[in-house]
Amino acid sequence: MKTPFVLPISQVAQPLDLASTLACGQCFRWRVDDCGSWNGVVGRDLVRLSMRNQGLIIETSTTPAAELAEFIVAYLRLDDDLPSLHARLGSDPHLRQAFDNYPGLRLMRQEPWETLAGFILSSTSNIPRISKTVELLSDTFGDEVQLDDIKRHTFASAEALAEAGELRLRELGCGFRAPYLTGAAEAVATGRLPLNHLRGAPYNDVLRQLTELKGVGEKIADCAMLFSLDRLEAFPADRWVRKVLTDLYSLPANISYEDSREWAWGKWGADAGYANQYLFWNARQSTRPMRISQ
DNA sequence: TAATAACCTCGCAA
DNA sequence: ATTGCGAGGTTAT
Repeated sequence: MKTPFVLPISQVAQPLDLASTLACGQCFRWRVDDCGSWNGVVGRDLVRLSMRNQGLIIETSTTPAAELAEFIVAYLRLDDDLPSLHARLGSDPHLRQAFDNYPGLRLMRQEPWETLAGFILSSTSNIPRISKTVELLSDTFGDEVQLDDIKRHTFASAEALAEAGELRLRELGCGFRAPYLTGAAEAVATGRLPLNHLRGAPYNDVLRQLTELKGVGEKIADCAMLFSLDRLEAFPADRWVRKVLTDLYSLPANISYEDSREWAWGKWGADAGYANQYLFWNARQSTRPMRISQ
């Protein structure tokens, strides 16, 4: 018998909007059901999250929920002081609007390998397709986990993807990203890229190590750093963010990636990553309303 | 150093 | 239904 764990939000932190947080493009494996509960795979656990009566309900497949709660707090970055952040950056009218639209949107602290792999697959793609491929890789190479009537799979390990090889990953729809993914998998599996030891390392060191991988440029490296490696100053400037920079902040359209990063650091410093995600999601949503995936 | 084409497929719109 | 376009980038030229 699985026992849910209730985490009182008032004791942890501030606003939490699961829908904004889990569907704002920083992760690819969370799904919502008819009741507004979200299920995803975290490590070896199938986890279901829902908000009830000012508390976060945590249900798990394997680890007792009460034991996993501390990890979930870290995973959702509930230790980040969102009201302070909103106060620090809220004088900017564009960020103010994004804060008003998505007050409980939080950056996450995801698993580094899954995050890197997911964003390698994001190159010239779109969120529905990335999600589909990530799920297919998990179903193919991961282990089944079950919570009530929900069955999902753990994410494909670096070892499994390295062994699968480029051809197999092409068969599974990875396209030209297949060799990039196997290359990264091999680097992680052999320990040449010590992904799990990069949290807290200096930005430039991590950037250099990640971009040594084929298929990982500055943007993908920034995503991995921001969403999984605790580098909250990372500023992944994709086409949407760059459009925001030119349309709303009057930066030149042909500004270099490095210059946009320097500009963001000058304006927002260590908060650049949060500013990035709010601007990204606000811009993307205003163009195309959110479709909630099954 | 800066611009341009090529890369695999799939999702989505017409 | 079928077709055609473009997608959260990176690399090679």
